[in-house]
Amino acid sequence: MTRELPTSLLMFIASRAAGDRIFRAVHEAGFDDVTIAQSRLMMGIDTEGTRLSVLAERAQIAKQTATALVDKLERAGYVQRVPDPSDGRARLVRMTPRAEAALPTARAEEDRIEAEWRAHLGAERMNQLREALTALREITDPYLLGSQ
Amino acid sequence: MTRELPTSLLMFIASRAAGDRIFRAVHEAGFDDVTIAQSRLMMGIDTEGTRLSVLAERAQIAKQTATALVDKLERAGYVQRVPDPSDGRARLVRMTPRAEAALPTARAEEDRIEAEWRAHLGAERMNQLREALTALREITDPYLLGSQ
DNA sequence: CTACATTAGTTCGATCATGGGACCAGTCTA
DNA sequence: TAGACTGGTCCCATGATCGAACTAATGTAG
Repeated sequence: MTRELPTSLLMFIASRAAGDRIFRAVHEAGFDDVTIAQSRLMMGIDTEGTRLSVLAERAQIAKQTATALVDKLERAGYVQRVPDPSDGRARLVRMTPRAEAALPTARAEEDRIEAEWRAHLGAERMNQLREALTALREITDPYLLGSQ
Repeated sequence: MTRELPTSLLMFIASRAAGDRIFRAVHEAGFDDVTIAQSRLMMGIDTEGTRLSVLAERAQIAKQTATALVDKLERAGYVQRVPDPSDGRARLVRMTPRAEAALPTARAEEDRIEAEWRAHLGAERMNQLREALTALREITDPYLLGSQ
C-alpha cells in the first residue's frame, strides 16, 4: 500500500521536466555557458533593468549569491551593470543583446511544452489546471504575498 | 502587457513553497543537519533499502553525487549501507531509526499543506488539480517513462 | 547641518552539490 | 575462461550558497 503522492511532489515532477527541457533547448541553441541558477536569476530581470537585491528576492537567494551569479553572467556577456540614476548606491542589472537573443528559444520551448500538455490533457482540463495553479499563487507565491 | 506565466512556472512556485515549508518543519523538529539535496535523496529509499544507483536515478543525479550525499547522511546517522545479499558488488542504503523518526514530521507538514490548499481551492478544484497533475506524469515523469 | 541608523552592494571564507574521468571488484555471457 | 558489463568509489574541478564583516551612499532625528 503506497502513500498517495503529495500534490506538491506531482507539481515538482512536471515542472522539473519542463525546466530541464527549456534548459536543454537553450543550451543546444548555442547558449551553453549558462547554468540553471543563472538562468533563474535572469528570468527576474525586467526590460528596464533590475536591482540586484530585487533579483535576489525574486529568486529567493541571498544577495551574495546573486552577486556571484551576476558576476558570472556579466563575464559571459549576458548582463551588464549600469548605475541606477535614482540611487547612487544601487546599480541596475540589464540584459545584453546576447541574453535577449536567447529568449525566443526559451519561449518557443515553453510554448511547445504548453501545447503538448494541452494536447495530452485536453483543453478543458488544461484550463482547469492553470486556473487552480493561478489561484494557489495567492497563498504560495512569496512575491505576491510580500506585496500585499 | 505581461506574458502569461507558463504552467510549469506556476507549478514551480507552489511546489517550491511546499518544499520550503516541509524542510523548515523538519529542521525545527531538531533534524537540522540535513540539506534539501540530502532529503530529496532520502525520499527515494524504500523500507527494505535501495541501491545507490537506483537512488541516483530517482533523484536524477550522477552516481558520484549520490555517493557524496549518502556519505554525509551516513556520517550524520540517517542512513547506513548494508551488503546486498543478491549481488556482491551492490550495497543497500537503508534508513536508520533517526531518519524514520523524522518522517512523521515531514508527513504531517505535507498533510497540513495539502489541507490548506484544499481549503483554498475547494474540494472540487483540488481533485481536478490532482487528477490533471497525475495524468501529466504520463508524459513528464522520467521514472514512469523509463519503466514502460 | 551634523550624527546615527539604514540600505545597496561587495568581499572573504567555508561548506555543500554536482558531474567528468579513471578505477576496482564483482557478475554475466559467449 | 576471457572479455564485456555493472555497482560503487575516488580524485578533482567547478558552481551555488550563505554568514559575517565591510564600504559607500542615502535617509532621518534633533
